[in-house]
Amino acid sequence: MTEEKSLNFIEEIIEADLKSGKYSSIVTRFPPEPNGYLHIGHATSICLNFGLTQKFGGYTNLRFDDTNPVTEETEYVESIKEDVKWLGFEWKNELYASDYFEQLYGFALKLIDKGLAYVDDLTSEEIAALKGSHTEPGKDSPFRSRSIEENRRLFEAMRAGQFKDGEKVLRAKIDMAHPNMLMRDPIMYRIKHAHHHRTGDQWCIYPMYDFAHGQSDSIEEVTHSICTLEFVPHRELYDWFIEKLEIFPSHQYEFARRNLTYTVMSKRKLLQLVAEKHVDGWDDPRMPTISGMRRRGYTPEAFRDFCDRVGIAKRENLVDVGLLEFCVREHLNKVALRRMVVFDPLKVVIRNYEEKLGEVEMLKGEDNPEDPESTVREIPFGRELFIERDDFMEQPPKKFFRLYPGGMVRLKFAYIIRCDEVVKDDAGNITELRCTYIPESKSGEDTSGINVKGTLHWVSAHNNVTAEVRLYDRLFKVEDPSNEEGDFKDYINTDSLQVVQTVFAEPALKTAKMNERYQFLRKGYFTLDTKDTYGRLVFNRTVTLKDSWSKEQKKA
RNA sequence: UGAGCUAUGGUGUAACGGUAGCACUACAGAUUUUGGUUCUGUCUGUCUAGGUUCGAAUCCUAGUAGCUCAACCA
Repeated sequence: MTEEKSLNFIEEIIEADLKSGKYSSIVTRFPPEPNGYLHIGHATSICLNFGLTQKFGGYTNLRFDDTNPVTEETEYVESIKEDVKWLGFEWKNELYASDYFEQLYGFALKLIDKGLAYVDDLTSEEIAALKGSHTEPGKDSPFRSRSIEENRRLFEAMRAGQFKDGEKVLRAKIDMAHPNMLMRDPIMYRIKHAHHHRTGDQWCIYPMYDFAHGQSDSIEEVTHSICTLEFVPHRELYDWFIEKLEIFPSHQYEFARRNLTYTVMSKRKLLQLVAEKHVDGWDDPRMPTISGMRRRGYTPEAFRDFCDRVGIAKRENLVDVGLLEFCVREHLNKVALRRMVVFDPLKVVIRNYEEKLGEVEMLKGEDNPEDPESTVREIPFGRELFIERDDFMEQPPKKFFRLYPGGMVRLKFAYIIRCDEVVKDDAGNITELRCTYIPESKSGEDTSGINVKGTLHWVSAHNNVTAEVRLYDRLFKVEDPSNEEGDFKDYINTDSLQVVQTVFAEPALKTAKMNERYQFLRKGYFTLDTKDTYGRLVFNRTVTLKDSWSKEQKKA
């Protein structure tokens, strides 16, 4: 028996529509405006729209809502396509609202002919003044009663470029006293003598969102048009245009956008972070953009799992970023290659270990203990090693499982060692540990009978490679920066990036690849940075490992 | 002080008039050559007040709280 997973409210609507025979299969679309980079909020929408047609049958289009030439660019189109593909989805058709400009123009003429649209000469300010308010009805424009013939002639003249920007607009003739402000004769077309990224200089009038989006859905015969909650009031207008135009009845459904703790999600705020150089660009690994998180090492599988677990609904929400981190750890744990890297080296000399001239003992370490068919790599051992400085304490607290004077630990994949002597410089800093190893304790063939509590990662002091490592923390110091007093930027975490210039890694990392994920043992998950790093090895930390020891310490 | 939307543990989401469940987090324990993983267990919830009903998270009424709406943006 398979467990029936309960459906979310949109899936329930679709299931009912399919069952009743309203539709035999469904069509959805992901409709970004190409004026910025996609972030994790968009990822939710992508997973939803594409996930729905995967689940119920049908297809999903990628449609760029490019009706405002002054903010939109081809560069964004490319990055959006890359991000959607990277998330693992395939669109049926790549479409543009600008493909429909001629049809949309025809729709406008149709409404004019029906006496449902008029050309208005008022300025932007005058229109706003006559619009009324939440508590007061609006007033009719003096141009509202122009004849159909005049409206037609004027609108054609608008298209022909006979007017300057802002001189005239086309408005729907609905009701200036409507309780829904969007129904108070909304603007359908405005004049913009601007170059469009696809249609060039072909047009100087451009449709507004409300006169483009629903109609585009309808042209594509989108059955379920899914958007976020702030568009709820637009639905009434969406339906009005479709009804008056007598075109395919697409339906709009709204869900609550996703918010994440310790970050911001609005395009405006993200743009500010980039423009004011609080981060290094849209793809800075601290950004909640898909490109940023990709660079940080997040995987498409983790994103999709996250969207699945969060689900969708209509109430306000603030999802704990810890859930995202859980998802990426869960995936990375299964696929990441284990490697040993020492960040802050402390030298260990094994006094009873004899090195033979020209010979290095190679130890075997499995690449991934989660994989029963794990491959194995070789790790050079030696008389002189590095361990992590904080894996040693002269005066260990209770429950400290690591190395201390007289104590024993296992070196992962290698031998058990005992610390005999601590060497210090004149200033009292520890410079070296002198140890002995237990030859019979070799990993995999241990006959020593000794049990130790701690296992440390290490690298050979002579056979290693160096690398740079970038450690990221949350971008903001508070859970919901947008909801705090004052400017959200006051809450930026200035310690969100820590660069460790030189770390010591086992030689296997010399051939690290872009598409591979690594777990640096006891340190976290890392991936190679995708930027040109001039021949250096630079790793980004995707996420730390869960750390119950530091938690234990905080309690003490 | 108009209209619309929403209200279930710390977080997110189920329960479709009939035992408030799942996941994350937190906590406790077991296993462990990663203080990771895995496994087991525990804590915490129906916004308020009325009503309908044998029975209400669910239906009704009235409150309360939060969000959205007056761009020639999308």
